[in-house]
Amino acid sequence: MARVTAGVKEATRARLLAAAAREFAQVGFERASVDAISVAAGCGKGTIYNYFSSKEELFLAVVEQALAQAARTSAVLEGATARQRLTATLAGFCDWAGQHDALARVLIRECLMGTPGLYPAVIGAEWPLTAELEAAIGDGIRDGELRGDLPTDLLALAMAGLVDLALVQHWASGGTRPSLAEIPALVLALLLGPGPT
Amino acid sequence: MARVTAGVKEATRARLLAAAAREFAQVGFERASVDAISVAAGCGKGTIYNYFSSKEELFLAVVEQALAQAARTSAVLEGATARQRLTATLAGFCDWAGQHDALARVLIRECLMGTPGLYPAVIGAEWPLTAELEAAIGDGIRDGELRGDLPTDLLALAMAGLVDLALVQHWASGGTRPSLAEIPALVLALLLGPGPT
Amino acid sequence: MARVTAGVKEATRARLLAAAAREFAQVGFERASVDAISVAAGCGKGTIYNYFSSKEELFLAVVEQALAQAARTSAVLEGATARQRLTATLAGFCDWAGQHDALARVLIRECLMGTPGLYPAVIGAEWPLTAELEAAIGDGIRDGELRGDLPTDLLALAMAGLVDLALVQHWASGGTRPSLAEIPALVLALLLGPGPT
Amino acid sequence: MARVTAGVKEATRARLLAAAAREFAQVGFERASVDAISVAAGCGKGTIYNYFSSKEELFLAVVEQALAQAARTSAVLEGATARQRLTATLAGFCDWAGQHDALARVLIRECLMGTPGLYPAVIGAEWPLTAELEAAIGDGIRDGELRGDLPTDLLALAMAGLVDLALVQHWASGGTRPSLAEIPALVLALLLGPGPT
DNA sequence: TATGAATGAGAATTCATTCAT
DNA sequence: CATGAATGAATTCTCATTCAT
Repeated sequence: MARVTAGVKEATRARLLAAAAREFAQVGFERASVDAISVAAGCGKGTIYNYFSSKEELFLAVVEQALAQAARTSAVLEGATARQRLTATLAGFCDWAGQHDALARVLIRECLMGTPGLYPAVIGAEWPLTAELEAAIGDGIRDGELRGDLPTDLLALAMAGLVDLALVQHWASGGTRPSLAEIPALVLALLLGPGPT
Repeated sequence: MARVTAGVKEATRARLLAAAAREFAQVGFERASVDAISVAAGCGKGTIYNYFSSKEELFLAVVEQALAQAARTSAVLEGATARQRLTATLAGFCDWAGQHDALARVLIRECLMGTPGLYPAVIGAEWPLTAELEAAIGDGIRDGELRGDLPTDLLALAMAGLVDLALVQHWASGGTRPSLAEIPALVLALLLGPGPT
Repeated sequence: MARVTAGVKEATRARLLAAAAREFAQVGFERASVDAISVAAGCGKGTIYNYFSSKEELFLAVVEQALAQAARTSAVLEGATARQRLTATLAGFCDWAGQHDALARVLIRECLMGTPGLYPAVIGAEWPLTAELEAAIGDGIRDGELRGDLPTDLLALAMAGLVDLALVQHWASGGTRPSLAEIPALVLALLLGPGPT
Repeated sequence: MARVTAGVKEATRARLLAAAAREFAQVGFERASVDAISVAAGCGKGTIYNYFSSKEELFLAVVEQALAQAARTSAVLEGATARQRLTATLAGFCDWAGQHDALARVLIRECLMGTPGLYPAVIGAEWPLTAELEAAIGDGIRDGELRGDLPTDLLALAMAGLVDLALVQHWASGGTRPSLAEIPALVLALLLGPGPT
């Protein structure tokens, strides 16, 4: 067993994170069972504790990975309007949420909404989505394209929050109301008024 | 202790609901201990089961009471603009949230955000805030006072959702950013544009 | 409430015994609920403790009553053969068992078979059936009608025991195999050989 | 304590079964405490649930083991009369009952007599004693050695039942009336008439 | 390093009994 | 006398964590 190839360890860690994300997403942090995660990951229960010192730390690692993944999704659009860039950013996030259903649910349900004990430990992590939105909004305001009556960060926060709420609705409705594709336009319409047809 | 003088049972029930609201608010539904609630309510563990047949039913009763309380706070304004009525409704809700911190947190954290197992049972309960908002918005749109580019129910939902998010921020920031008093104007500015000064 | 007519108390006691017999018979002593018995008897839970100092004493009272009832059923047959008298006695007992299903089950399942804690307290009570059987058997042996190779009391005990086993089978089979009416002949055939056709 | 050396698990299981048999025998299924069993077995409470998924399943396992043990005790007699074979079978069972007092009591008290909830689950298990008796009786009838006026299975059932009743008497009388050694002859005399001297 | 059996604190819930009214 | 709300010990079962192998 000893001298495990570095890659093997990384693979095991990845399997554990994926299995944990699924479990946490499905039943929440409290109800998630370490045992079930180890089975889903195809390893022994004790192995988990070779990689993560507790269930909570495992959860935090899942969150961290999710945040990193989510941040990597946005494409940069040169020469686009601020609204187009916002649409793209939100669409990217929604896409990611659709493709990584489990991770996204974990993120939104347990972190943003705040499991009491976990909230402080998690909220400190930067929320990359917000930063990106803020940048685009700032540009849009400077160019006079977007409403300038509100602080940039506030608008960005509201935008991110509404996307999260829309995703919760999306999941709660079984994926239909609203659909993932509708969300960006919906949120922007709410906060920035009817967009250019 | 039979043949209890009418109101004694009601008082015990109230003590239980209050203690349960505190406990649920502090640690969430899952982590809340029936035992701790009974201690906080100053009664035996079994007494809880004379009033509620399970932990879940106790939680649902807390939610129901909270919803009823929250709905009772709004004042009716005759001859006011839709925006004024919305402001009053949101302010009433924020007031209530401020005065019943614990209950409000329970409501928002566990219901809106959705503890997986509880969500379906809870979301069915009418959310009186939304209904009230919807009425005012409908009137405002009909009168041409408010933007008519979005469905009434969607706007109401977004409004309620943003208030909840703002409250989460309020609590997370220790009560300062934003303050309770700022929330109604903030939310309305976000969704309806800058208000009349 | 005070100065309750003697008859009323007796009626309450009877209702309690009947309800208790049903409950004990259906679910056994351990699983029987004092609460359910009081409901079935149409009185408050506390009332039971005005009549019986504990669940166990209530059970013992049920048993005592059952024994008394069972003993009262036999008809005396003058000028009959021993076998006819035995048949009549067993049939009387089976009849009683059929008519007082609940009591009979309690008696046989919990007493004869012996709930450990209760057995000693109960077995002391005379089992009237055995005495009656013994008398008839004694006469039959003396007259040379019945087999004389075994002690009277042993034969009586075996007879009573086989009836009990047959009743257990009867109940376990849903009342069909064997039917109540078949039991006396069955038991006598087993112990005394084929009877006169 | 992973990767336990083969037999260690079996040993633990055996200790649990033995402790459970003792506890069940002493106080019956209902009153038996899982906690007490774990203490008696010298292991933690949770360990039981690594081996048996519930108290009921543990009980069923005890019963199964007891049945297996009881069945293993009979010696096969070549060239013996049916009555000799029956005597041997019954003696073997009584021997086993004497040597495994606790198990035997459990079996007879809780299974044959029927704890309401458990009866259906248990009675389905084959009762090896009956099968063996039936075979010997069938041979005896065919050879004209035994009475042919009754169905084989009925006779076997009565035989097993009388042995059980005799054992109950044996235990209730403190082991003296009847003694274990007397039981086989007693039961056979009752059902088959006086044996060959 | 991987394992999974062992652990035991802690969970929700039940229920016979008491006693103030 | 009758009542039924209150009680809290006891129950079965769960599960994150440990550690011998």
